[in-house]
Amino acid sequence: MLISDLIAQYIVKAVTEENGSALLSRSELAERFRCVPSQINYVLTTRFTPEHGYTVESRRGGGGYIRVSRIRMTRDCLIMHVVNTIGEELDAASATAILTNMHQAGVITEDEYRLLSVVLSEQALSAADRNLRDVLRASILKRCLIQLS
Amino acid sequence: MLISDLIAQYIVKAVTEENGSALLSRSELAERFRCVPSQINYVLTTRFTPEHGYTVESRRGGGGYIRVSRIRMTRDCLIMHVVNTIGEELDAASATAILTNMHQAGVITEDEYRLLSVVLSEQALSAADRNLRDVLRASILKRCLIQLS
DNA sequence: ATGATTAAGGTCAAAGATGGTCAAAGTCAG
DNA sequence: CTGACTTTGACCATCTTTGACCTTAATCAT
Repeated sequence: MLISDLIAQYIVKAVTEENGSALLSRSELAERFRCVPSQINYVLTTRFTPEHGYTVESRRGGGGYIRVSRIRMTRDCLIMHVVNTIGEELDAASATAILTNMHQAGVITEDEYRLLSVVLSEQALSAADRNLRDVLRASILKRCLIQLS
Repeated sequence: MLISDLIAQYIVKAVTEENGSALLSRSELAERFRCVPSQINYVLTTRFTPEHGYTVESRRGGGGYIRVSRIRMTRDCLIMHVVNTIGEELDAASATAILTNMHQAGVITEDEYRLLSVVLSEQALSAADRNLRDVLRASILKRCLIQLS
């Protein structure tokens, strides 16, 4: 298990236990996991993005803090939010994050999740060039989501 | 026995023992079989495709891994998966692999298997140019599968 | 008040750890 | 011999970990 995953796991647990929003200290986390403080930033920027369903706020200086919150919205609101978030291009990793998040939020069913995962996979779109794939992914997913809402 | 076959055999065994999904390390496999790492990729791309009934996910970087999973789905889901996997062209070997897999999975009957094998064979399509044959094979099989589901 | 000090958190690039790609060379059946 | 499949290796891409250096906020001494 990677240290980043352990840290992420800890944060998820904290957010869950704190009812959707945890107040954390970067230096304390770093000490607890015996890593450099910047690793906490790494974990936050790679695993707690809006695409993953989280927001992060922080303040520096004395009494500084990091607050990680889970985004929660109604189905249609989340769908439209996601649609608006998707730009003209969407890479495979982002698509996976979005689908996972929507599935966990109960916005799409298991079947919809699996089917869309396939449709948006690199393999399914491999007939197109890399750049075109991202464009296709964006338009396909947007259309599907609008259809769903 | 080819090295690639030994590796494939090892992976199949691992997937089976791990209940349908094995977590592997490319470098470790390469070391175990005393081959270059890229040979592992060769084995995966030639013997663990969706057509063969497997999916492969991987991640690079520290803590990277390769996960090989056997696809197990309901009839319709498997059919749609196959349909989505088929591109604009489909060569005879792939078609055979698909048909064999679907037959073994009980998705198509013995009769359907035999009939489709004939229809999609090089011979049956020999009236068309080589390239066109692959395109035909893809469109024919896709339409048949959609019909079936 | 205000400048210095202290206490957070942020950025970024380098180093490390894996896996991926592609084309050349080798092998083997027909 | 030829075409298809296999084996290799050089070079590439991506993810993680670490550390030097930067920014911001609160507090303290004068």
